[in-house]
Amino acid sequence: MPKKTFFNLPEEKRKKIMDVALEEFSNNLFSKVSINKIVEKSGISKGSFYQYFNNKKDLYKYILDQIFKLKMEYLSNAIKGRDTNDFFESFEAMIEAGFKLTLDYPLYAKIGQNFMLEDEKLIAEITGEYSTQGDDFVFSLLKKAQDNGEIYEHIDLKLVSFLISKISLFILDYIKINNESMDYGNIKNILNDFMFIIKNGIRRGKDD
Amino acid sequence: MPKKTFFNLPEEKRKKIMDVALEEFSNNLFSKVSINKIVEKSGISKGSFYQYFNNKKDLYKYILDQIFKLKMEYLSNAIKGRDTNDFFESFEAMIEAGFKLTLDYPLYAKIGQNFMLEDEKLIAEITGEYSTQGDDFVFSLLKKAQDNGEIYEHIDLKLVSFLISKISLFILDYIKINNESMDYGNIKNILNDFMFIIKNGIRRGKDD
Amino acid sequence: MPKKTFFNLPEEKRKKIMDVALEEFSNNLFSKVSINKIVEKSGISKGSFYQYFNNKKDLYKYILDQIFKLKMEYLSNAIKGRDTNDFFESFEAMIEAGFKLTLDYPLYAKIGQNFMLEDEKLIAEITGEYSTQGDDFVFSLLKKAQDNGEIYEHIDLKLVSFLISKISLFILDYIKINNESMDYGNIKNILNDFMFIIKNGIRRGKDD
Amino acid sequence: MPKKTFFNLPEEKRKKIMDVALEEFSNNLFSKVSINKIVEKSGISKGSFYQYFNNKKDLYKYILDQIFKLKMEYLSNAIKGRDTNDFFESFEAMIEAGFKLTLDYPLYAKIGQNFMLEDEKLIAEITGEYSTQGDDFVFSLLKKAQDNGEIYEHIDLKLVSFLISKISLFILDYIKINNESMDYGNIKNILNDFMFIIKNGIRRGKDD
DNA sequence: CATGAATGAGCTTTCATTCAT
DNA sequence: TATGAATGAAAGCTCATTCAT
Repeated sequence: MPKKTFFNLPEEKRKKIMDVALEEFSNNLFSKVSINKIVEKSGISKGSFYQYFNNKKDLYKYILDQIFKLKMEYLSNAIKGRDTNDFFESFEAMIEAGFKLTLDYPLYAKIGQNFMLEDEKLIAEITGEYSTQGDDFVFSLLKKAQDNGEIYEHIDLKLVSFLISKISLFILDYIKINNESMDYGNIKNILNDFMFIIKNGIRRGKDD
Repeated sequence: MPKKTFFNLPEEKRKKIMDVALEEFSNNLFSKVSINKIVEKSGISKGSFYQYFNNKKDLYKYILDQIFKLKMEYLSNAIKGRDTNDFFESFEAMIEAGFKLTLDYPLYAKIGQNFMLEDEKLIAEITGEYSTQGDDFVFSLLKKAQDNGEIYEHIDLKLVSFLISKISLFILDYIKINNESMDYGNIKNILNDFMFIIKNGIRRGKDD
Repeated sequence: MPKKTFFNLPEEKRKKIMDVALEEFSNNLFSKVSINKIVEKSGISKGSFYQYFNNKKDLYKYILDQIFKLKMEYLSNAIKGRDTNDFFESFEAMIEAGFKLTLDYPLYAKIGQNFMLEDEKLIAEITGEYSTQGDDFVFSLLKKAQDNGEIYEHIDLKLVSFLISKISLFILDYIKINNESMDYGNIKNILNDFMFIIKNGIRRGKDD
Repeated sequence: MPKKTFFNLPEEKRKKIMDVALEEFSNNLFSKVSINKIVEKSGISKGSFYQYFNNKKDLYKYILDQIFKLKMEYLSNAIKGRDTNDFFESFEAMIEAGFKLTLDYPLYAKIGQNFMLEDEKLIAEITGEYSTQGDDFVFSLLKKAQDNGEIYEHIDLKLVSFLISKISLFILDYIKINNESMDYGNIKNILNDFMFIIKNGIRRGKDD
């Protein structure tokens, strides 16, 4: 976490630093992000940087933390006040919330993606500090649906849970590979197609 | 390609160098692979390295080339003598072949994965030297199946094709996240589950 | 151009670095000048050097720029307040000014000479950044004199212009080869002899 | 000098090596000539090179020696059977001989030019091994002419001697700078213009 | 709290030369 | 005589981090 000097900074200066940092971390993997560039672009001195943050990793963790928190906020808003009787419905709401985050804060999404490409060691070190409560939640919803007979019994829910948790990344990847646009309508379409396959793939028909 | 001096080397020495290089390239992205470390670990002098290879990229390309050739070999063995009437069946055979390669040469798989995370420029430069016939092939098989009425008409085949092309990565990711074992049986099971969902998800039933 | 960190340095340190650099560049062609040696001799760290200059060429260009500016200063002082009616007279003044520079800053002269021996590419790159008004000026003066009938009509002014432009180098070379002294008086003598030959060689007598 | 192994080589192989070496030394200053390239281009092994020559300098000196000997041959042919009564006439013959050498062996000329651009130390070391009899010869001819009253008494003959000795280089430089052609006719013209200036410049008229 | 000069280990690459075979 | 693998010092350059002010 940043030192307290960082939080004592005037809002504007803090924002400037974070904006630059976000840009750098969204364009480069951790090892390629240059502190030199960050201090230069944000107009602070090298010394100052190290008075705000312990080191590069400190800054990185702080950014990821911010992203994580914002994501939780979006997700909880999406679920709030919604009955979870239909799993897929509420799940789509979550995915949509995720994409809303992506569209609202594109750099966050990029950084999140990049994070998955880091050194395993680095990933392990950082993820170790977060619980994966999100996945558990999805899994429990699926379990309930399976118990109700809505999902084939032989389906491995861990796998579905995994697929679903990766869905945002898949879609982003898909869009990139096919050079499609990132607008909300298109994403919604792809998401629908995606969910159809999964739903149809795991849903137990009336006569099975 | 390496210089001929490299191929003149005694098998053992050549193997030592390649083993070390494979290890380094499986643990680091290109820019982080250190020639210094490679020469140190393999007990050759820095000068020698540059008598064997033109530069770091030369070594990298050589490794990727080896991997590519071996993969082609595995794939062609998998398809050989099999009729492609059932798309999913022959596709599963290909995926299995890929995993056999992964199990036989785990470092190769890792390096192949890492390759996808490199700088776009580097990827473009290197992939430019290979054709990408693979993806088109999968798509054409799916198209035929859809024309035959085996797949829902509204299904976006590009999406299915994308999912399938990523399946190996998905499975590896899944195994890693859940700390499961990499043995052949387990992979086969996950693959089966995966394919069931996709098949079932896109397959048009008799009564639709 | 050097970075601003360089100009923030205490005068003494900056001078030390420049002195060492001048020595190195006066003793070696660009490709043979060693940054290692420069940092070692001037007692700074390698890292520091690259905080002052972008790279070796940056330092080189800076030095040449200093030389160029000083030369312009000397030349403009020589011409200032002089009527240019007699070409040779004002020309000699310029040459003398050049030699004054050489005597005042011998290393500069050496570096200037060395510059002409660099890779054509390097020369082109660097000279591209300066205008070459000097040569044209000499030629136009000669042309005027020829039109006035002071110079044989058949004399190739390009050749004379060339000879004159090289005169400083010739004299330096001559002094070196004959192990003569570089003092002002001697140079003046050689220059006079030189100019006599050229003047007499191209000058049209009253009766021609 | 090369080792005797070099002279034991079959003519053809020796020629191949020398041809390659001449090409390299005509295109690069000494420090930039690469033994690696020479052995590669001439198809011999590195070890062999060092069985023929002691080191790079050994080869360089040998080449310069060859050039020097050939030049002497051309010059003595030019002077042979010519009465030296008119200094300028015989001198022009020598210059022409020099250019004949240049046209017959362009690489030799290039290497000779490059030699003048080397490190002073290197030049000193190598020239130290040759006498400069050529210059003395020119000087003595001039002296005789001056004693006969054909040349102004106050003219510094050392300077004229110097100018004349540099004349080939001047002309080559002039041709290069003005992008003129290297054919014999053009060279002759420039040489004539040059000599006119010098002759006219130093020659004592009847009425002086 | 701010500064920015200083650091030095690290990087990839080149090269003339040696030496065992 | 011929070979070519081995060498290692040296090159230019980058970078996160420290520390005195």
